[in-house]
Amino acid sequence: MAKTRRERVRAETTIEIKEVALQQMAQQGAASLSLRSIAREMGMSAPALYRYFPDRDALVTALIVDAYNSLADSLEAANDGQDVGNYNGRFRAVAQAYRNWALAHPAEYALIYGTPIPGYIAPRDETVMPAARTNLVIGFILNEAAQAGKLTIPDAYFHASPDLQAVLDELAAMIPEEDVLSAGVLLTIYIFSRLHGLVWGELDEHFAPKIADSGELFEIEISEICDRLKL
Amino acid sequence: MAKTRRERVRAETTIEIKEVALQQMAQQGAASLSLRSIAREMGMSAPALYRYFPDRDALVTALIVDAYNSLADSLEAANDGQDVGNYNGRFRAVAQAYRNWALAHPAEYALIYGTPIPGYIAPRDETVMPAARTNLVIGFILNEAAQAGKLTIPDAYFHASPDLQAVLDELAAMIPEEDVLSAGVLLTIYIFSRLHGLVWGELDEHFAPKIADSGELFEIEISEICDRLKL
DNA sequence: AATAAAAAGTTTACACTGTTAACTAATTAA
DNA sequence: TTAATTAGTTAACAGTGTAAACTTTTTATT
Repeated sequence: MAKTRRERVRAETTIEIKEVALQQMAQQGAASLSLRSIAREMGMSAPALYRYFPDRDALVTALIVDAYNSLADSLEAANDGQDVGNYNGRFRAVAQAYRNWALAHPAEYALIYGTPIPGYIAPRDETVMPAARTNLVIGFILNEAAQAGKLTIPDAYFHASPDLQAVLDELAAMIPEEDVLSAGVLLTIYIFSRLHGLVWGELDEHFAPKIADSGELFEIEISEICDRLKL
Repeated sequence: MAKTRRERVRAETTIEIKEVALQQMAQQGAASLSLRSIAREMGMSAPALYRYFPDRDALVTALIVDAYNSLADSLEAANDGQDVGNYNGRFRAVAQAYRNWALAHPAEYALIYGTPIPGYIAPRDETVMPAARTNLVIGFILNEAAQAGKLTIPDAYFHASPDLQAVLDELAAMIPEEDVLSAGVLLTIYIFSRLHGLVWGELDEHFAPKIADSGELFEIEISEICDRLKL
């Protein structure tokens, strides 16, 4: 049975709230998110928003989930645009897509990886799933390349203690799609953290001015990663 | 001539404001910084704080400058605790000190590298200097090791375009203490960004639960960095 | 020592925030 | 057509940063 008219209009309003929120965040920074301001722009009273989100944090969580999915979509699209066997191409494309998405959606990126909303703490059980999607894109590439002998995992990543090894194995076991090496899990964590450090530094302007503008800073490090992994 | 009584008490009050601010941030998160709350705890009215800081942002900037200096002090102390010629030991010690400081001062770390204060944007001219101190500690180690032939800069870092090369040379020229390789500047940026990505991921809990708790995750990546650099 | 000047601190007020309670208007279901 | 559900309203509370006007305390000068 089709959705009732009421359900439809409710879903539309929910989407509009999020759209206005994103738009305002894009204009005035992620921190400027304000229920009253959203309501004002939508021509309704602020408390009315509480029919759609129990409180501000719930709206933030919804925005974060959307952002994660949007990022994951971008990464997956970049991955799918390359030949499956071209691991180097897939990795480079996904890495670039990661940076591009962050530059195109700085407010959402800050929402995901920063802490721009005072007092907000992300409820892990809601955000883990969509967050994992992004990690998996890179994880699969690296793991598949490793399995195909087209990537060399650095020696240090095989020297985890039994304790850490157990945690890694547990994580690897959670992925049914492939046979995942626990050293590959470690590698994925490190690579992702590395990409994140670069992009965050660029967005938050840790680096000297102009140095990251061109994207060459990012590209060189990607090349170094590929060199190191013989990818 | 000695400072007048008034100047002394003023300096003390200024320090107390910052101390209370840090203490509250440590307890309730960096975002909870509130002038009124600080004033309340100090037993004075909120507008009185404006005699010491022109506005909230100025207080935040002062806290950031202090935090940068505190971090730099820790890194320098770690560096000085090692033999000058022991580049590997110096690098490892400084890297560990970096992580330790971040774990011991999470609110200040978030203040420096995150964006926890709504609407606040750091005035570069005030923060660049103390921020540079931290970068220089690692930069010197890497550069000295490279000059001594005890470190191999990855090939990719020598392939910057003329434009980027110019920016790097400019940066290198700003450091009169040593003969700085432009590829070394690049290396320093990358290494720092990498450390930051790791620590931020640990603090902000990007990784799976428990995975970073022991510090082994960090140590393994430090080892891999040393391996890669033949350090 | 008395007085003028400067600094520090106070209260009051404004505009903003998220959120709750009580109430009304609109839509859907019986 | 009536009853129930949902969506939206206004009013209010507690909190925020900050400006203006005023008072108290400390220092400097006559």
